[in-house]
Amino acid sequence: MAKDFQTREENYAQWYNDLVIKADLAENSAVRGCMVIKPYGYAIWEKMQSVLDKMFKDTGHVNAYFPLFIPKSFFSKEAAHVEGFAKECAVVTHYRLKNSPDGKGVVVDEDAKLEEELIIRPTSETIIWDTYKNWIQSYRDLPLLINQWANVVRWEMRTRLFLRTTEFLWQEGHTAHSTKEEAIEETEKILNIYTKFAEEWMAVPVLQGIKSPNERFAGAVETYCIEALMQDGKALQCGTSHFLGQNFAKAFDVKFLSKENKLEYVWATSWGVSTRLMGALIMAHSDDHGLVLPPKLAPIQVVIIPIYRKEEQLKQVSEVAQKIKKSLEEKGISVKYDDRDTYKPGWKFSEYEFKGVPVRLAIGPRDLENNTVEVARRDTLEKEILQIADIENKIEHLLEQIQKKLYHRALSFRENNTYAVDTWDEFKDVIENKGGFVLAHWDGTAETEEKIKDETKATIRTIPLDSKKEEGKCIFTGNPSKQRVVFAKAY
RNA sequence: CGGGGUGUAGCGCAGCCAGGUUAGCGCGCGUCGUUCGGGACGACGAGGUCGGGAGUUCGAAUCUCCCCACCCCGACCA
Repeated sequence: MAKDFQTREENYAQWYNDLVIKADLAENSAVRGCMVIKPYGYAIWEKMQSVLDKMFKDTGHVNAYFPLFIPKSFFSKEAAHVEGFAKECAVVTHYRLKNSPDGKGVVVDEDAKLEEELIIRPTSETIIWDTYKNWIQSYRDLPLLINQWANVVRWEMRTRLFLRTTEFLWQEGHTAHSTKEEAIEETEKILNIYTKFAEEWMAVPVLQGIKSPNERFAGAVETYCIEALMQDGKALQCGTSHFLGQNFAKAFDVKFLSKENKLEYVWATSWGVSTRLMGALIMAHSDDHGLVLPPKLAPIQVVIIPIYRKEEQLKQVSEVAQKIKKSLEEKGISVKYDDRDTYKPGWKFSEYEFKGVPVRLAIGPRDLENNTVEVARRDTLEKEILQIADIENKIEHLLEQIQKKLYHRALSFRENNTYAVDTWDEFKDVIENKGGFVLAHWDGTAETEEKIKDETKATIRTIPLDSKKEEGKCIFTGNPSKQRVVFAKAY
């Protein structure tokens, strides 16, 4: 194996790219920075979507859809927001093409210039708050709990499949509340949903915390985040939930009459996770043999491969395989029976291995004689022969085990790669030579964070919510600090 | 936008410096046969505006000039 894979050790970045391509998740498109998400990759995203969508709906949110285009003037209404996004906006300036005068193709028709340019949304706060203005008059209209599934465009200079693409898919929630407390509660509620999803479905342990001012969302009062550690020791931001205060309400003049008959600005939140989660999923669990998927998000949880020589044998094997498939499906397990005769068993073993299918069953003539089946699990690459009787319960249990195993493996990796350091030399050494999360004291100033970044490339990934208060001295300036924050190099 | 590099079959590459018949190799693809419990093997076969344009030359993938595209490194970022 691994004959056409770079290993993680050899070249982590290359390993990741090879994996995405070889596992048939996505590929680069003809458009620079934009990817084609292939059916197998999209199936994983669809699973993520359906789980998250249910979680949002269970907590009272509803879906809606807002336009792809945003008038340029909307953008300039919230100062910090424009500032943050201006440098990466795609702009529509014309609405028509015409035949080129030289007869070669088409050119932009200069006569079809838009009065006001349209921005392709990098995020939808502005168009949404401009709309909410008309929807909200009274405290009776609140809270407004809306989510949208959409594509957005951010003109990044360097892109990587799933981790950073010019266009990406995501969900963005935008809520409006009558009190500050309720909005903060919403922000935290969503953070907990994201955490639960990451840990219980993706099997990726995450740190919950808030962002330093430098890393805060443009236009937010506070940005909460979940942060995961990848196998190369770099951090990946997996989701953000923003408390927007009254910034957008003021910018778009969204007021409501309270019970006390007073006119007040609305309190807001916004929150999102994107196809970047695919990157986290891939990098958290996969190995040098290919993708490893947690059963709860695997499009195919169990694959059955027949071993046979003659047609007659295939017929007998198929009968047993179909029976097993059916009994597994009755348990809600997704099963693929791959009886294509255009590929050999060995080839199929490899294919499903690098596609990360959690469990593989092989059934051949020997099994027919003994009423057995060969069971191979992807996470540990272990194989065993099991009796067919009661196979559906055994497999169901095995899938649960794999899900847990992946989470705990990722968790212990994170624990083994988290370091508390108290001196600047130690800090530089760990960041440079080991990677991982580094817990260190920081004096709380943006200047210090900036200087640390310039010298080491490490940034504050998060200020953990659950960390103990602890007096200490900033590793860089020696100024007093009240708690440790999490530093790392990040994606 | 700076610095480096690459464009030759679906993919990965050789050929270019020292110009010369029908432009090669590996993988993949097609047909047939033998195979089938960890990426099978053999035989035959299909597949090319050599990134584009102009020039030098009897002759250009190869030399010259211009253009284009893409990749890597840096500044920006979910």
